[in-house]
Amino acid sequence: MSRKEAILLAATQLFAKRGFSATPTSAIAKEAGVAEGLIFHYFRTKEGILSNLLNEMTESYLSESRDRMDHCATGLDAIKASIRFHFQFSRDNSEALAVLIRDFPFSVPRGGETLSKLTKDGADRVTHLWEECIDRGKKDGSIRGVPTRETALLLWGMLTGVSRLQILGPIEVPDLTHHIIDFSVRALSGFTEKKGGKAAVLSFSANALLVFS
Amino acid sequence: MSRKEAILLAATQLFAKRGFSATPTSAIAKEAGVAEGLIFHYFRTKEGILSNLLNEMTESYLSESRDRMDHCATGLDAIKASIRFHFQFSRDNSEALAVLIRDFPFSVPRGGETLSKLTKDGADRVTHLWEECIDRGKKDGSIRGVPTRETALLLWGMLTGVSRLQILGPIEVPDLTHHIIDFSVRALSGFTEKKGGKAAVLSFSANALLVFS
Amino acid sequence: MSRKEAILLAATQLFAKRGFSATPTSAIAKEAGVAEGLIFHYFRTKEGILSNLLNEMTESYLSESRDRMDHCATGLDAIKASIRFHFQFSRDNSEALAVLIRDFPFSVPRGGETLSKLTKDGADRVTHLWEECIDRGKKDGSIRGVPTRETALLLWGMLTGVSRLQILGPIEVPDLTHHIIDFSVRALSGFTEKKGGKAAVLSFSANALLVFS
Amino acid sequence: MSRKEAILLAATQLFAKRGFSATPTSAIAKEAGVAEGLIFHYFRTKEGILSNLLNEMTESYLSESRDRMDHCATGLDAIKASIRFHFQFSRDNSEALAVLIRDFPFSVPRGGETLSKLTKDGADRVTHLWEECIDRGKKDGSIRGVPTRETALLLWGMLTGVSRLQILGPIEVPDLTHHIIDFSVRALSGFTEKKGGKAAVLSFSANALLVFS
DNA sequence: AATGAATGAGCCTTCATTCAT
DNA sequence: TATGAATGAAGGCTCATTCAT
Repeated sequence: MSRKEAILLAATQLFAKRGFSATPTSAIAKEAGVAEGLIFHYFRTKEGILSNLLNEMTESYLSESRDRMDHCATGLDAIKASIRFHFQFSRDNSEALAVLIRDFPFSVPRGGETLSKLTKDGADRVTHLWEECIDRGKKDGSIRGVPTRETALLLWGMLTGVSRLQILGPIEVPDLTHHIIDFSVRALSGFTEKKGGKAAVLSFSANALLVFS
Repeated sequence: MSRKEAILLAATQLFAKRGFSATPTSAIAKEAGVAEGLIFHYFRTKEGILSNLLNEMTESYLSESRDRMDHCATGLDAIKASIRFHFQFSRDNSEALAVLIRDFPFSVPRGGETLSKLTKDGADRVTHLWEECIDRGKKDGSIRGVPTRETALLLWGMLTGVSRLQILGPIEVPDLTHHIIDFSVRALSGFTEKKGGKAAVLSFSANALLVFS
Repeated sequence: MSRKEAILLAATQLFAKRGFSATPTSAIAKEAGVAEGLIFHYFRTKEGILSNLLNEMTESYLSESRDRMDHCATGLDAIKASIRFHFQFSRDNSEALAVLIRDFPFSVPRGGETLSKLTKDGADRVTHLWEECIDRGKKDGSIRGVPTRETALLLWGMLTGVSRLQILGPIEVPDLTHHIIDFSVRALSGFTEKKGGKAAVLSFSANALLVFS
Repeated sequence: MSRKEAILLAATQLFAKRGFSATPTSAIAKEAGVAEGLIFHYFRTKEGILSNLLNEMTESYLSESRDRMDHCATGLDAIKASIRFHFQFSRDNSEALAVLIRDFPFSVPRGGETLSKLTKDGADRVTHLWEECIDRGKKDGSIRGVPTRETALLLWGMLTGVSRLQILGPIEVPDLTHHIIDFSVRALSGFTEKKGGKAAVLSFSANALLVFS
């Protein structure tokens, strides 16, 4: 592992545990086993480390996420796969995601130009991904006629909100992957959904009752 | 307005704008028009201000929220009212909520005993509120058989996640109140739902179609 | 007990325990059960409390000390009585003396005019007292021909040094009263000492020999 | 002179003149001609400087003192040498000793663990040294049958008390070295002392008489 | 590439003292 | 006499960043 990588690794762990602004560069240097000056040789500022981390994470999150979506038959399936992936990523890279969720969008003081642009770009690309899924689902009939952008924002907010609870919150939060999938599928699934699943059946019978009452 | 209130007000605005740790007490004093020392006369530490703010907000959020819930006929209605209230509160007190969302649970370095207890208590009470609604809805038939705690956490995560996006996020987020209500109602509503409402009607027709197709 | 006395009492205890400069006036006020402002009503400054305390203590120490000395038959007896009194005073008023020893002569930052004059006067009067004893002893033959001022300073240094060790030092120091008396008597006693005691006998015979040699 | 040494030197001078707690780190930095931050780079706290100073002084005092003692023929000579050394050290390092005497054992607020351990250790080692001399003198007959520990404490108290008077006191105190040596020798010397000196002669003859009486 | 000494601005907090009531 | 809100200067310490080696 190169010294640069050692620094990034140490920074990830410490940012995740204490947060960006509560982590001194001296702590990063010590944890990485390098001199403090080297940090500023590789990354120009402390924010530079964060930029670098966020960049990597965003790329990896987005590309993997897109990968899963591309292998799905319908838009709704893509949504389901994305949710599943999100929480798997959250488990596999919980430290990295903690950084993302803790300090990604906002907590940076005087958000340097670079960093806030990075933030905005990341947000745009993620919501874009969800919008694609939804539009695709609406076309292929797997998703009902929900407003695209609003729903995308809702989903993204839900996932980050729940992950934030899990990773940083003060209470015990179990794995909610399946519940969130069920919840979302019930909320989104369109008319031609053929997959069945308990949810669809239940809805059906519910309304049948209404008809006859 | 007493000087103490002036300090709290100034702190709210500045914490909301810059975040807790990026706001020097000197800035609070200047904004409030008092000597810096007075801050420590009233609140013993900088964290003391935050504790005080969070306490007030949590109490007001919880009591008002419970108030709305108590005037609802069914559990599902209570959920809807709570969601509606959440976003109204978010609009009315956007600065206060920004503090809550930005720094409430987490970003405080070495969260003093008081503060982390406060955080945990707040979290417990909020989730409890949601659990009550859900259980009530399951009893009165307005909510389907979802797991109580998991769903409560999901809802709370969703609301805070979306609010965080709106208040602190780098992208424009419109008012999602109605979409989130629709979304949640579709995901939660039980069989005997009589209230109608657009969502219910839509569901109805959807299934009617299935029957005849 | 008047409020003024309550303040003095509280100050004595706290100064003794923590030292003058480490004791905030707020602590004194709280301990005394009065408002902080009252301290400055009675004594003009924090140093004023100390002045007052030191004044009282010095007066009481000096007048009592002189009292004992006046009832002694010889100068050496007066020395012995003074030493005995010093350690009795030290036991009876250990807190007061702790203040005296800790902060009396020196530790006052920017020693206000009043305070340093007080200090100097106290020192002059104490050494004067010892000098009187010694001169008296030299006249009545109970004390050998030691240099007056030097011996007075030596004795005073010894007493304060040992008390300092006892009261403030990090190690256990037993009561040294009798050892110090013995030590000093051996060092000081003159030829005509009649009181007996091993030391006196030895000295006496010593001179007999001299006469014959 | 390295910057670290410059800091220590400046601190010694200022602590000696004004005392530890009345000396701001900013003053030390200015006096040493370095940035204030550098102080905390080398010593972690302000107390760290003091620890460092006290450590050095204690070591040098103890080792030199022991050195002198080891070259003495008798226990009493060792005592005399130690006293002589104490006041020579006091003259040569009057500033350093001022720090030691002013703030060594006590005046440090909330004496950090390190510091109070240092204090206790120093005290233990010094008294030990004196005890050794006395025991040695009692064995070789140069010191009479005085209680070891009590006498050691007495001597130590006397030396520090007198030095304190000289260095910090409000009155002029001449060099008392020889008087203290005389004083102590008279108080301590044993019967078989052959070295001559007035005191020794007197004691000697004293015993001769006793034999015959 | 790598080190770590050195900087200096800024922060939270303490505290003696004043003053209106 | 008595209160305690209010002040503001000062202090110890942190930390991102620079720079000579």
